[in-house]
Amino acid sequence: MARYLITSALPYINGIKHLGNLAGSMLPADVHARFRRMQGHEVLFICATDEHGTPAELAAAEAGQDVKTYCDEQHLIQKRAGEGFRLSFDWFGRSSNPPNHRLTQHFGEVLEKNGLIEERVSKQIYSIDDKRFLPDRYVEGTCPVCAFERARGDQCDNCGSLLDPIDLKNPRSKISGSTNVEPRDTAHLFLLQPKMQERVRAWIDRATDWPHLARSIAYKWLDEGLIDRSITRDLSWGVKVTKDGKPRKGFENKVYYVWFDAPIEYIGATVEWAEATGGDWERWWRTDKGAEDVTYVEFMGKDNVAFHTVSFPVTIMGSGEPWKLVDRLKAFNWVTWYGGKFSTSEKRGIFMDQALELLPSDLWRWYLMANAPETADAPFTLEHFQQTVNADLANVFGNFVNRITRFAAARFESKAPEGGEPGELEEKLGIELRERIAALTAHHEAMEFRKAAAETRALWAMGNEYLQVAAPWTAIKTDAQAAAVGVRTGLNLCAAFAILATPFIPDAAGAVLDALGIPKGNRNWPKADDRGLLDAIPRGHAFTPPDVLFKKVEDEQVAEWSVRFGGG
RNA sequence: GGUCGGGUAGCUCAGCUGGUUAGAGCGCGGGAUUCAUAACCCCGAGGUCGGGAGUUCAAGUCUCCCCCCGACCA
Repeated sequence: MARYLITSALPYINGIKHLGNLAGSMLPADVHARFRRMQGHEVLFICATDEHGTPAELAAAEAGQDVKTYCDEQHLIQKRAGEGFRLSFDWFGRSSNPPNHRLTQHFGEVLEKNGLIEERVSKQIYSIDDKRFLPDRYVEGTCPVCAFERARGDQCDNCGSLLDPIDLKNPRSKISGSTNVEPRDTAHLFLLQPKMQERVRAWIDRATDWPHLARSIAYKWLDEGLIDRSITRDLSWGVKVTKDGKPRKGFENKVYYVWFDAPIEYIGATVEWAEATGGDWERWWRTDKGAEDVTYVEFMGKDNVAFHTVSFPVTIMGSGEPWKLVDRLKAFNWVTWYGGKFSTSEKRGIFMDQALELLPSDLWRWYLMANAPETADAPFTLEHFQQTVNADLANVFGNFVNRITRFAAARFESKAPEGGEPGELEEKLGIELRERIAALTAHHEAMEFRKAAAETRALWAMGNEYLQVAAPWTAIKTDAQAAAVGVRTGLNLCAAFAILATPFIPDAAGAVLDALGIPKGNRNWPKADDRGLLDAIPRGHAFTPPDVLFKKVEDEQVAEWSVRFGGG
């Protein structure tokens, strides 16, 4: 028994996420959380919506809503989509909720006390008509280098020069188009990251079991040298900046930068969980209060690695307080849509809510994990999806369950047969089963999702091979005892397969186990050396053959979706 | 431009510290079977392991150069 704190990168609030976002953090985190729970470990699985920042404000404006209402609505939409995909969060919080505000303000203040924060004044473009300072990307103007007329505040798309918005000629607001803008002084808090550089490096030196991708990205940043980073913005939607618990002078119209408060919401969401359930959040996050034996596992896309390996640790370590730091980190590449980008505006790709309208979540879960973008970007195509789920789920697993339960129902009165003793064939099967469970368990523990899925599939194929040789439908004509052994073994395989597949396809696995009448308490992850797996169901135990588990995805559906979602 | 990761059968990918005839799934061809969702099972075809040079008794596996792809950073 161990304790696992598992977090998934926080999905941003501006609209429902696509399948690629799902595959890169929330889904693998769920698979791992389910696996660890089934092993009997204590798991706390946390996620939340990341709600602050300019994109949220702009998306709200576009939707004609105030930002609070917009976020309320979008949070619910994302929460429901997560439920639809059976993401088993212990808590799905909101970075806009009070606990995150309190914690973010706490970190801001304690970092300043530790000499890691400095207030500086700089010039920034203020839009008089928009009544706000403009973030770099929302200023447009003429490039001082090449005279390109539509250069962005941070970079010129024409000549590639890196720019400061102040230097643009004829600056204008990208929000309203207004040219009624001017440079104004504004104060911001800067996090003095270089002061933490060596401590962070030493910590990463010790993180030898992180994947290469994560460590190399972290070292890249450290090698280039950390810079002082502004952690406040001139916005109204976000965490207010405080000093000694009161609004900080001169910062009344500013908030913490979204990237500063977002990771803190991992802790904030745990506090939300504790407040809602009576749980003890410090036991998971404070090493002085019980968290020293917690293994903290983070899941994220590769774009998030630097923030999780460097920026957030600077915040945590800089506080000088005994907070839990990440122990294991799993980073993913992207799922692409036919090799290109998913795009809302161009209607390319399938988004979470749409996917659930089309097919049961298990099909998406299976495909996305069996083809997880672990070593490189992985293309999603409807054709490959169809092929994979039809072959793996319908033909190999679904058909296995169907053929053995139907036969047992017809010839053995829907009961696990009595009589007969296992022979050499069952002995061999048992050995292979235990070997494969050991391999599957190791893959799950290593968070190697493609390999875990491949091994799961190999187990199912093994079941079909067994039935082919045992052939109870032939044996029953001459040797009722032998047929009984074959059927009984087949039914036990069904149960074992369903249990082992639960992290990937919880609904279908649950349906099989329910149909077989396997008690909830007997659905734990098996030990690889368990010799009782092939005879676990009590003889004479009655069951109901389940309905066909997976309907096949038809060519016509693929054709239709291809048009609708921009495939091919 | 820099860094990292890739380039292995038609497709998607495994191949740890170099060592017998390079693997899996899908797809394809053939066979067998009928318990089952025309599913399952068996057999087979198919690869000069991006290109070139080098190290070695031996390289997909190490070194160097080059060419593509992707990501991140600039």
